[in-house]
Amino acid sequence: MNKKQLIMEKALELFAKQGFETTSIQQITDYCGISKGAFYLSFKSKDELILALIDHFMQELTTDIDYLVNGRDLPVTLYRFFYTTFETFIKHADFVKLLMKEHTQSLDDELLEKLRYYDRKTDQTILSIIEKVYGDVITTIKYDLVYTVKGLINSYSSFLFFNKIDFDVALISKSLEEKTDILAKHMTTPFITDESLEMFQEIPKEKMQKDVLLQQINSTMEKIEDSLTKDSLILLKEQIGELTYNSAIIHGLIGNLAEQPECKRLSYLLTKYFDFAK
Amino acid sequence: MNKKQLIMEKALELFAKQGFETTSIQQITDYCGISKGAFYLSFKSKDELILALIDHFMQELTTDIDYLVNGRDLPVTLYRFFYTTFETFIKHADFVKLLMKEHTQSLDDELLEKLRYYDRKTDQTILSIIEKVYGDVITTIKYDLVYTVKGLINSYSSFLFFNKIDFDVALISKSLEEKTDILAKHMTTPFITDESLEMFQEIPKEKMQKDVLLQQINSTMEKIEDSLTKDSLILLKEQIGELTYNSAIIHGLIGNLAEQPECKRLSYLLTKYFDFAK
DNA sequence: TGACAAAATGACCGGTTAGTCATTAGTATA
DNA sequence: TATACTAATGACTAACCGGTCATTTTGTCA
Repeated sequence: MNKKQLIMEKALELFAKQGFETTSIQQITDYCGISKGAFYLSFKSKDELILALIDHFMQELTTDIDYLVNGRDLPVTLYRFFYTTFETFIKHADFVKLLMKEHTQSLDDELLEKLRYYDRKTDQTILSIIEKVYGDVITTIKYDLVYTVKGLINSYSSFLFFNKIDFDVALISKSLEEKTDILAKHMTTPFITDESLEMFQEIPKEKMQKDVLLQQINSTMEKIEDSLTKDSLILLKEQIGELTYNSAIIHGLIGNLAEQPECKRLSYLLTKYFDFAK
Repeated sequence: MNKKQLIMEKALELFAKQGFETTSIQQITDYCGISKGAFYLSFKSKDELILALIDHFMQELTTDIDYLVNGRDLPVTLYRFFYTTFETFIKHADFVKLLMKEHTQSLDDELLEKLRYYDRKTDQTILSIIEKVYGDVITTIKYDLVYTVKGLINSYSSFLFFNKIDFDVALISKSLEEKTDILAKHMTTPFITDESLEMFQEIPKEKMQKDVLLQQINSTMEKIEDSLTKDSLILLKEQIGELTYNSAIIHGLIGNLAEQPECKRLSYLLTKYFDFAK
């Protein structure tokens, strides 16, 4: 396994248990079975590891939701939003634990900035879903709905994680969808009005991290039989490493994928990725 | 000013900014303008300071709400609950910031235990309010209401604190009351069922801290004109230091207070305090 | 004023940390 | 096998941590 990946995975485990501050580099390297020096061949500092962890897993966390909202696949529903959210929470339980624990800013301003960035990105995603689901009818209460949804996710997540309950994702999604729906239909007294709008301004998009994308490709590749699709994937994978083809070819290759239902999501991600590259 | 209080106040400021781990004793003592040695005359260790801070401010935070629920003064409403909550949040802004930041974690199990204890206490308080407001009609959905209320408070608090907004406590209370009310009336698909009930079991009551009580007495004393009430207060204050009268006298003195509307809350607290003492 | 005690100080200690770097082990090539 | 190069090591450093305690400052009496 890639050493950088090994360190990130093992470090995340320890961080989730003990937090950033109380976990030493020595502990991490011992846990990885490597030397202290080897750590510094992969990361310039402890801070860089933490930043990398947050970026990597935040992308993992938002990738599915992002596709749900922006990929023109199925109609967006709150149920699907909650379902996907809790599903990815389970998949990346350690990271979610760490986030719930270290709501912090202790280390430095850069980390704080990063967390704020992703927080605002989440706000926007939820807002976008609510607008798509309810249309213009709820303009006066939409910001309140955003913060209610955030509150529900937060509260129920910590409930579930603290009590280590094996839970039914479908049930909780249905339950939270109902709550949001009821509020959307009956709320008349919002608290957050338009003057708070600045918080929901567009924020600069970040480039998708290569490693996240490559991982997505690899996992999709396993499910694929069709040789044309497979070849397209292999070629695209090479192009991620070094872009040599012109964008028409790339576009065509991505088009090949779109024919396979299993690859719809991936074709969306690839389009997004190569849009930045050119 | 009392040195212990000075340290607690200044340390809280630093903790709110930087978190527990990253704030050193040296920093605290520098900020207080005292020597490192002087710190250890007031506290046995850094851990003891943190524990003391949490106990002190958690009592400050829960005192008003506790009176609202258990003192038979006015009927309990969700509006009053939210109002009191946000009011005390403003009053102890630094501590709330610290709590939002240092959600759990690290130092030792004792601290974790303490935070869990207060969290469960909060659960119970909210549950109790919801039961009083809605009666038996909402038995199947009451736990979901508790976690929704917690989620709302959490989400809106961090919204307000992060954006440093000067906000209208009455408006946010009205808004959140409406949300809770709507959900109580329409929710049909709860997620948290009776099997989670163990979490809401009775937890042992803790003794009210003397310093919190004394502070309450002092602040009330300033508002009082009536000499009989004032004398009763002074005598009761002495008795908090050292209990020499028998409980009949104490009971009588507290009775004197109950006649003054400004002292109703205090008489409740004193009753609670001396009930433990005997 | 002087004698005594209480309060306050900060140099110091043992321990741990993030980060460095001279040295060694491993591997590919010829 | 000899050479050249990279990957990996762990002893080491400088800084900082919580906590101690011999010493000094301050306050309070007769």
